[in-house]
Amino acid sequence: MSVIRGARERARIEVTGAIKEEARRQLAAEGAARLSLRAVARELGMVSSALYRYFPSRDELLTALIIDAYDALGEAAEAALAATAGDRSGERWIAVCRATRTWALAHPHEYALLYGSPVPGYTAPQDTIAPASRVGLALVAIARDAHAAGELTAPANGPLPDEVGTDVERFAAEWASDLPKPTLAGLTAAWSQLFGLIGFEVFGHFHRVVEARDAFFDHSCAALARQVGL
Amino acid sequence: MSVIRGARERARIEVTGAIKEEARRQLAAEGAARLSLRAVARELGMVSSALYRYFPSRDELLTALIIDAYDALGEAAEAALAATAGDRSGERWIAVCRATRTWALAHPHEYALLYGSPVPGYTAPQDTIAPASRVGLALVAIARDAHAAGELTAPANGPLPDEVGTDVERFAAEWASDLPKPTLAGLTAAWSQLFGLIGFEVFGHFHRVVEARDAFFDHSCAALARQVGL
DNA sequence: TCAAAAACGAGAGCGCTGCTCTTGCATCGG
DNA sequence: CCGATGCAAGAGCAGCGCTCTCGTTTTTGA
Repeated sequence: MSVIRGARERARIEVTGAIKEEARRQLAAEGAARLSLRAVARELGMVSSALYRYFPSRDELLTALIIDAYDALGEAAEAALAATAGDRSGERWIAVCRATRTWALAHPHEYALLYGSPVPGYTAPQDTIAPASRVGLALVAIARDAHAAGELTAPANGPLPDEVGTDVERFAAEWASDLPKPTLAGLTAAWSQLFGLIGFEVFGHFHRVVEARDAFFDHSCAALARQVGL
Repeated sequence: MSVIRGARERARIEVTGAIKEEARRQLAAEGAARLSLRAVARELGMVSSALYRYFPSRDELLTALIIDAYDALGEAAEAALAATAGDRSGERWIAVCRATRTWALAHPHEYALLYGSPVPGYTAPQDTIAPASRVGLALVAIARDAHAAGELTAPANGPLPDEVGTDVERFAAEWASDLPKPTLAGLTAAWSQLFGLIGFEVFGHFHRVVEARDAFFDHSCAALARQVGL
């Protein structure tokens, strides 16, 4: 499957990579809305119709970029997770949150592609759901390690509604059966709330509201960790 | 200033309204990316160039829609605030959060325009910042009332970093000088986190993760309220 | 009151977009 | 070696935002 059969296939891989690379350049520079197939082709010295041999449509090219971006972000989060193995779980939480935020601030247009408005005619294909889960699973991993070390305190929220318990059980069966249900519910909420914090900063909603962004983010993430029970 | 001088000015107001109305229809149906000046003009039975007499560019038309959307969302939040005057602050918090979420779910494309990826060449003009603050100020109002009633407990977070305190003081001087600084910091975080919860739901990130959306949202909002000290 | 000024709708047109189809050439497999 | 396949190029279609001009209508001010 992954054996390169000949010069043709090798060339195909190379061109596909060059297209993605140039597209990523334009995405980072101008944003998804200004990403143009014709401009990519122009920059690569080919004619626009030739590009359709490699990507059947602009949306498919965008999807490829989305997957790559999810992977890059997931990589950053998992690197922070691995780098803090053994640390206190509160520190690890902050580290993963910080890594996520740092990546988002460094790649705002890619971040917008992942967590901003969905592309109009676009529904997430199967290939994106695994890469999209990596940040969340890194957060879950922290909680699992903390739980194993007995550092996990139960969230002080009210009783968990039954329907939420059902959702959480399905998740637990697939990923983290050892975590208490209220913790998993808190994790899910904290996961989305983390991206609320980051999204507001990247998209400019903190303009003239929060200026000490680093300190505010750390302080708010600490609150999230406490909400989860870390 | 707001006196209608003659038939021409009256017609202008009418046409401007019709354009916004049709544009809002297309925005709600297809999303901002598919909103086309030419299609709006076509639907209104005029030629596309005529539309430029009313809006100097597509971005200006979008900006007008953004302001209207912020106002509609703010109205919904403030209505929930007013409807729960006198209730316990936790109830009021949930009510405002629910109203915000309900509006977002009912107007996903408008919501995406407000809190999704910013439009490429777009920087929020002065006219949008007041309407954009209405939901946040509704949340602040709940905390102020709770504080006045002595129902507010101090957030159990760590000590507030000095830089965050400075931000918060600026905010307090302008809007809510009576609230304790840690509460204001918590409010700001909860404000963004609320839109993290809502955004994940509207943009489909809870697909196959959270199915009991209503219950999960209420439960998570209760946690937010506790984080603020309500 | 009447002419100058301003506002307006229609139309043509520019350069751009995503995408399709056809044509001719290079490469690959039997 | 030859038919099948892969590929780049070009022309072309429909749509887009936006500009400019032109004739008409309304408003304005001396």
